[in-house]
Amino acid sequence: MATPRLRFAPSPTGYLHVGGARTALFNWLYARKHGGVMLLRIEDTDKARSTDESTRAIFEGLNWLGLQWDEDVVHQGANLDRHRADAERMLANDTAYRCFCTQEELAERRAAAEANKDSFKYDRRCDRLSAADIAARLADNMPFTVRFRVSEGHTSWNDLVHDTISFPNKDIEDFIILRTDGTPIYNMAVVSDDIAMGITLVMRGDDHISNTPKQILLYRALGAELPQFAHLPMIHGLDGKKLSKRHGATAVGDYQHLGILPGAMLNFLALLGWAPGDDIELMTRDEMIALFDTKGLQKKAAIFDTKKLEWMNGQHLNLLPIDELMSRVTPALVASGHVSAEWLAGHSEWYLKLLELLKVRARTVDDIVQQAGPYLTESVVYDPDAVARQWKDRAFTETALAGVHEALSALPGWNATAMEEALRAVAERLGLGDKAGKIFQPLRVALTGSSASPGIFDVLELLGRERSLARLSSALHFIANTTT
RNA sequence: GGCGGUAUCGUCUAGGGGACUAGGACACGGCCCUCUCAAGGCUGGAACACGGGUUCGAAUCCCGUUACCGCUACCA
Repeated sequence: MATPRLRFAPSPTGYLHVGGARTALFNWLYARKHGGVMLLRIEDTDKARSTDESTRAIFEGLNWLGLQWDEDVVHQGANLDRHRADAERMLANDTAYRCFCTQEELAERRAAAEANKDSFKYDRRCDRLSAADIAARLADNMPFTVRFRVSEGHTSWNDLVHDTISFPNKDIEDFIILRTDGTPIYNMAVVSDDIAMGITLVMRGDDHISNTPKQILLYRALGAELPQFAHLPMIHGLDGKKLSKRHGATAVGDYQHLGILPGAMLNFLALLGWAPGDDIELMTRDEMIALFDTKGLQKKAAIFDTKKLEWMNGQHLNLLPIDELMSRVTPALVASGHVSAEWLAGHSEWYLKLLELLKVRARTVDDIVQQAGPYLTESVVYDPDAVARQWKDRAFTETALAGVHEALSALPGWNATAMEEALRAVAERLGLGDKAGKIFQPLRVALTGSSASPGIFDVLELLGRERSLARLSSALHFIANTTT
């Protein structure tokens, strides 16, 4: 079998959408799995809506996801001459004809048909024009479009996800392939490009199912070999409608900025419309390639539920090799303004420990950044809820924290075992028995400002002797000077 | 309206005639672990759209109905 050639062909009219990203992913997985190539084609023939900014966003999104395309990017707009030449070849081999009907006439007839509750279909009147008539109109410089002449019969293909799909040709009108200005219509441009690029498998959203019979007809008229087709289901929002802006974050860039890992995004997207079987859910990129099979492709549209994405991101956060995680977290940490990359590099052992402790209770990179705050700043900000709950009994809190301060200052070293022994002794002394948690919680607030954190001794170690004791003093001071 | 596509827990899905008392995951509830929060383990509730066939036997095959989605442009 020849090398499979696939393409991802977005139009640059917005950001890279999660649906587009998933289409790109499946194309990429198939290509990587079967030793093929995935090309990128920017469909920028709609000048009014296409922007360079969108093109850049598509590149960025794909790069972030690690979906590298092969060969040079194809810009559809650069191939206009070939599109036109292909259409003219069809005119020459009599599979297409000139249509002199104006847009206004067409609109009128369409409106009339609709008023009669009839479905409108071009009546082929220009296909019945005599040669002399055509010559005369051409001599008059009358503008014309080029229409494809749809033959009798039916058009069907064996779709990789839907099996056989068939359309009666009588339901397909003689569609326009070239506008009055000589530019190609979508289906014309796509087929011309797919042939030129040697595409062997067209894998795209199932909103293109109805375009497929038209495209197949064009391949035949051009004498080209048909590619295989695979139509992927759509992605919908929670309300079951096609995913769009009003559903919230739909651009892959949005998720990047929310602290989602590209590996998690890919994994989540892959599971929307594909299942490897055996109840496998968590996969790395390489595992997805190894497991990918069009047999597992789903026919049904999937609903984009970010809850599972977040869970999955938490899983990937823990699966990711720590140095890779570090390279994702460091820029975010620096952006938070609490530290410099240099400082972190100079304290790599400490930084590593911090990450190990935080990653297990974070779901996103942003969670890590937020939780890292207390360890990177000089002073701590008390969470009002935590203060209200954990420092409720002020007298007790004061004696407890003072006792902790005393016990910890007396310690010769600063290690977890010794500290735990000392603090449990304090609890014992205060008559708390084995309920040392009663002093750990107030202590946690004093050290981190929050009632949730890694294990208290890990926090103490991370903060170090000096900062820990200073925070205890500050807490004592805060309590003494606050009236409730 | 016409044409096409789709239909399993709230969501993502396994399932391709008997292994189904329909499995897993997210979310939700409970329990365990525990200094908090997570993570983890155990556990509970929760689905074959409906109606006809075919068959000894149907979530699985066929037909119809319904619902949803897409296309129906000199947009892509």
